[in-house]
Amino acid sequence: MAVFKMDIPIGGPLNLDATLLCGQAFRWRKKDPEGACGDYPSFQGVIGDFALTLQREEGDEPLLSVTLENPPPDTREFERNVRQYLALDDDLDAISKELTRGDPVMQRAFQYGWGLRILRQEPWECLASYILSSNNNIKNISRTVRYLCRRLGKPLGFGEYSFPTPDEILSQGLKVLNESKCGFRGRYLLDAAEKVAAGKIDLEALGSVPLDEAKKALLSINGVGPKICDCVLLFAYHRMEVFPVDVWIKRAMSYFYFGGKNISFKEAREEGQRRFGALSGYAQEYLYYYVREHAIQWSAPGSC
DNA sequence: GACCAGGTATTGC
DNA sequence: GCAATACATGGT
Repeated sequence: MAVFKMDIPIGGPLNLDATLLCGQAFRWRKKDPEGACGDYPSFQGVIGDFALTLQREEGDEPLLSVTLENPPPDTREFERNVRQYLALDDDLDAISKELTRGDPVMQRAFQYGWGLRILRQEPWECLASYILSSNNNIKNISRTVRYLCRRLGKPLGFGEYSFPTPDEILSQGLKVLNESKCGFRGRYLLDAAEKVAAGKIDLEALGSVPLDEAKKALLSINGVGPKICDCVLLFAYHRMEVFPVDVWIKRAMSYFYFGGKNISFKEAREEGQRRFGALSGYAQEYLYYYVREHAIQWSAPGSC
């Protein structure tokens, strides 16, 4: 099959594996099994209205090789969108320097996950996906998201489908949601779709309002609490000052920064924001990636 | 069969 | 405020 291919200069560290599969987004898949021809692995997913594959390119200059089924109408704009989605404008060297200063835990986390970037995901998809994440696991979340896209979205090529809009979800009500096996979260997703479709929440506007106001709007959705709220603010709106705390981050904060003392979610969040300030988001995600990929004896207090 | 998974709503103090 | 509990579903 003929595909359209283009290269995008990266101009900084980029770890596609960590970035796309660390659990901040739920629709990326590694296409080739490891080690095929010694190439970098390629990842298939969706950015905006385009299904595409991403792959690091061998060579002197760091390049990202992108393929689509058809050329985009505006190549320049498409490239801009990809760079924006992958947050290639984030200065990881500066961020790392700031966060690792005098912090051996961050030093290890950044060494391990180096090149991980926090994406700028489409807000509705991010909100809906994280509503599905509560008391769930990444595999289940991904399966439900894939089902909903296939069932309600529009085909985008490469066998991928657009994420269903609030209206597309409302058109089928709870029926399809139940068939998606999302369990009790179906009615939460419905509430979110209703509020967005009715204009009670303007997801577009949340990108440029004060943080408190954005939080208030997101928290008004049934099924959205402090953790999901922070995840959406971080993974869709790139609000770096938030520090989403899930069970893993709570364990990690307790273990690394409280000598193993049992702490609350609130304490973990406050300590994270106190330590990491305006870069809390990156600290959180590198910490998450690090502890998820390491078998740590949580019961015994320790360093790293 | 109990327990867990990128939590939240509800209830009772 | 904070602790306890139910919640659908799939996997160990």
